[in-house]
This record gives sequence, structure tokens and C-alpha cells, in this order.
Amino acid sequence: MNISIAAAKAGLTVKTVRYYDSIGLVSPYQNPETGYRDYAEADIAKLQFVGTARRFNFSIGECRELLSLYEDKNRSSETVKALTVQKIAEIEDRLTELTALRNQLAHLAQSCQGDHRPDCPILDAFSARGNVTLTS
Amino acid sequence: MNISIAAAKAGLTVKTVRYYDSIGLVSPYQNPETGYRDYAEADIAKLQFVGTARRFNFSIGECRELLSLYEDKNRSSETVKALTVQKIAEIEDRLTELTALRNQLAHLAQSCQGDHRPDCPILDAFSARGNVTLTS
DNA sequence: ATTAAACTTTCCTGTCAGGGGAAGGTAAAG
DNA sequence: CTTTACCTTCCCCTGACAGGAAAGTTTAAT
Repeated sequence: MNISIAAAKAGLTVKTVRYYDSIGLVSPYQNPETGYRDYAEADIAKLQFVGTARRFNFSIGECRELLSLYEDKNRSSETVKALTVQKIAEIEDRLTELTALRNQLAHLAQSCQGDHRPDCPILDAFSARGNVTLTS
Repeated sequence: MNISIAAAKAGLTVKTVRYYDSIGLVSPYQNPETGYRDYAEADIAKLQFVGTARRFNFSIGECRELLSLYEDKNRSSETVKALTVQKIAEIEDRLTELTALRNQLAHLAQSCQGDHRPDCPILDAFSARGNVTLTS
């Protein structure tokens, strides 16, 4: 199966699929005469697996790890779960951070008139020194 | 003031400060004999301003825009507010996305025993074709 | 059978926001 | 005077691809 079909089936772009081959993540058979990649069904499954893991915010390195676990019929589930739990913690940290960020920005936006006057509490807040004169 | 002191005062790394000069964001006086950058107080204020805006998830391009507004004494606050409101919307989109992500991962982790057996619902979900979506 | 379109390949550059480190110049302290 | 601690520019590296050029291959239409 040609790369564009494989990419479409996996819900990825051709560029991405080719990239995954280039880094040795999902490497299909490649016709030595034409150079064309030929994706088998097992390759499609791997691409979909990686695509899903990527959508779950797993990095390429983590995808590589998950993929090797996925392919290892004798693996235990504890490694996978540990990776997942750690990823959940990372996401929650990011959630906390982003929530604080949004609240502070919302507060600033609320206190800003948004009119034609030069007075702007947002810029004031960004400037740690308040009314410093900037003559560059 | 030398770059390391300026960076420390602004809470940035030397590399970052030098980078901001290289892209013309905050460019201090540079001694033509020694090549040493000499940061004035006004430059420090700009660096702090940019540092804060970056922490508020504004891109370098947006920082550049905000900085010009910050330096423009005749600017109106509406542009700044519009930029901020847009940034808030972006952050909220990201929050929604990440929350859905965490919930799905948490659900998977909960259904995984995490023991030595090869059965793992997380990998099963990743390899399931077409039934894993990230709709918020 | 020829040609044109549609696909494919590799290779190179660019993104964003810097980090790491080498080679070499400068300044301050002992 | 020498050592040490700065500073400079330069180039490559990151993650995870995207864009595009040049060239080869396959397919469809004429």
C-alpha cells in the first residue's frame, strides 16, 4: 500500500508517516527498485497506535517505548501504567499552570477598559517597574 | 551593565537575553571596541516586560507587538485588550483539550491492573482502530 | 503510443525559542 | 603576570514535523 493511502488510513499526513520511517519508528518494506514504501496492515496498525499515543500527548520517545511494549507479547502492564500515570501527572501540572494563567489574564482584561485612551492595566502589570520611562 | 547582571535582574538566562538582541527585540548599546553589550535600566525594564509576557504564554511576535505598544505613549488600550482576550480564548481551548486528555488517560489507567500480566487496557485502547477519539 | 497528471522519492530549508559548546577576546583579581 | 571569570561570535542541536525543489514512477486519458 502506497504511503498516501497508509497515511489516510492512519489519520496522519504523508510527511509525518515518512518522518516516522526516517527516525525508525515505523519502517515499512521499501521496494529496492522504485524506492516506493509499501505499507502492510501491521504497519498501518502501528501508525494508528502511534497517532493515538501522540494525540495523548506522548512524545516520540515515549511512543517508541510504548510501541516496543505493544509489540512485546510478554510485556507486563505495569510499565505501561507507570508511563501513563506519569503522563497524567504532567498533564495535571500543565492544567494547573494554564488555569492560573487564564485567571490572571482574565483579571487583567476585566480591569482594562479597552478604549482609545492610553491607560492600560495589562501593560502596567507586565511592566514590573510601573511607570518607567522607556526612551530607547 | 554586563549581560549576566542584566539577565539576572530580568530573571532570564544569558542565552535568552542575547537571543532577544539577535532578533532585535531588546537591543542594548554595544561597545564597538570590546563588543560587550551594555544594558541600561530601560533595557532591563523591557527584558522584564518581555519575560512576564512570555510567562503569560505570549509568543515572541506578540511580545514584539506588546512591546511597541508599551513604548508608544499614544497607544490605545483596545489593541492590547483584544490581544489578551484572544490569548485567553486560546488558553481555554487548550484547557478543554488537556482536561479531556487527562480524563481519558485516567480512565485507562484505572482499568489497567498494572501487574506483571501482559493484558493491558491502555495498549488495547491505543491499538483499537477508530474508536479512540479526542473529542472534548 | 504518447503524453499529462498524479503520485512517489530524497534532500534542503524553516519553524519556535532558545541550549550547548568551541574558539577566542576582555576584565578583574591575586 | 597569570589565572580566572567574564564576554563575544559561530555553528550545530532540540521536537515534530511542514514546505518545496528536482527527479523518478505509475496511472489515466488522449
